[in-house]
Amino acid sequence: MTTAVPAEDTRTRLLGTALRLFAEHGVEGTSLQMIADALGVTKAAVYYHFKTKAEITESVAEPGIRELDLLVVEAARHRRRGAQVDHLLDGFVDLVVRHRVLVALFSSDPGINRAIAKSAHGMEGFKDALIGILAGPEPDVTARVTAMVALTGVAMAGGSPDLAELDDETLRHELIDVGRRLLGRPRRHHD
Amino acid sequence: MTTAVPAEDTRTRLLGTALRLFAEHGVEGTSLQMIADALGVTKAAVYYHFKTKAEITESVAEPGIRELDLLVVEAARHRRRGAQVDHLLDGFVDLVVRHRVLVALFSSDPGINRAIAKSAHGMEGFKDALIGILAGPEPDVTARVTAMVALTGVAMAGGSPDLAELDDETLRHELIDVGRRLLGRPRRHHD
DNA sequence: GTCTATATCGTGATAGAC
DNA sequence: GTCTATCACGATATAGAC
Repeated sequence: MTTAVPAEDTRTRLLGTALRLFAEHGVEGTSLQMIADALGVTKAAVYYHFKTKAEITESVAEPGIRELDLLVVEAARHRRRGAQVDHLLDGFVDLVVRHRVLVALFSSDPGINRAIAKSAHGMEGFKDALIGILAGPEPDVTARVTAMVALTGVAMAGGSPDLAELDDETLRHELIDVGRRLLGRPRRHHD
Repeated sequence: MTTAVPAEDTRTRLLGTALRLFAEHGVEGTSLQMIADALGVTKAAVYYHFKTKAEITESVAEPGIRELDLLVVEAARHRRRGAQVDHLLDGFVDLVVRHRVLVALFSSDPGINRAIAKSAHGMEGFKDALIGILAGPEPDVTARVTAMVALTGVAMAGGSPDLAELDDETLRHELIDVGRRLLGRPRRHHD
């Protein structure tokens, strides 16, 4: 019953090379032809696995989206709001740092923003949920603006080539620090 | 000597309609054909005024880039660093708020980022100059990260549709406020 | 100096053979 | 699953009318 290598093998390879090419030439700078060539197949073969190019970019980004999704759920489970914010910020920064390349890539891709807006699975905007946790219930304008600045700032700075030289630990530490300052969370003593 | 209507008239009209269409369908969602049709001319006519589509998007964004450029120069003229930061932050927020639509549009356009990176006229990256002023001379990592988060956060939040409901004055006030908090500038008393 | 007509070529996408 | 057409459309280019 060794049903052999899963049929998804090609699909997975495809996503791998796609990511590599995206990182190298940008999303819009990567054609289906390039992906096909890199895989040694034809464009049409690529189309067998993905109906559209957007579907490829979304699939490449999906692991990150999933993590983010899960993070929001987890964070929301805390009873105290402070713990919610802490959990969310820590997790978000960690996610951004680990997926730096992805973040940089897709922050400048029109398609991905659409995907994030409508969220991964179909449930409406978990981006609102993110902001909701950071800004608190019934937030005033200041809280909302602060939450947005914190979230977008951390993401953009984390993905920026200007900070690419920093190792993960340093970047993570700095981003959490600036995030906590912004959101009014107490300073942490770091070793 | 009424040398008549400048030849740039069409060029200007073109940039106007281009901006309108960009705002409506996004940059990549707007073809040269659409622009040509909206103007009542042919694609080739458009191509006469601009050698490439990228040139159009850059020209549309240029006024903003110029302002930003000027702002950096002005800010750098202050002797005290505090005054430099204040000037830059005020000006930057004002610019973002006034050009909200542009900011939203081009923050997700790969082409514009390239344009900003290499700067308008040819002098290399004034983005570095921006960060340089905010982070100060010989900045440590924390200062650099903070400056980046502040700059990108303000820009993204300012251009975000999520805050589009806010009127200019409110948004400006809130962004300056959060910016000052981040950059460690003293609170201002607002009326 | 401003535009039209027209052609080229790459790209995303589809239909159908193997 | 993969390939061979084949499509429409986009950006880009050139030749030439006015």
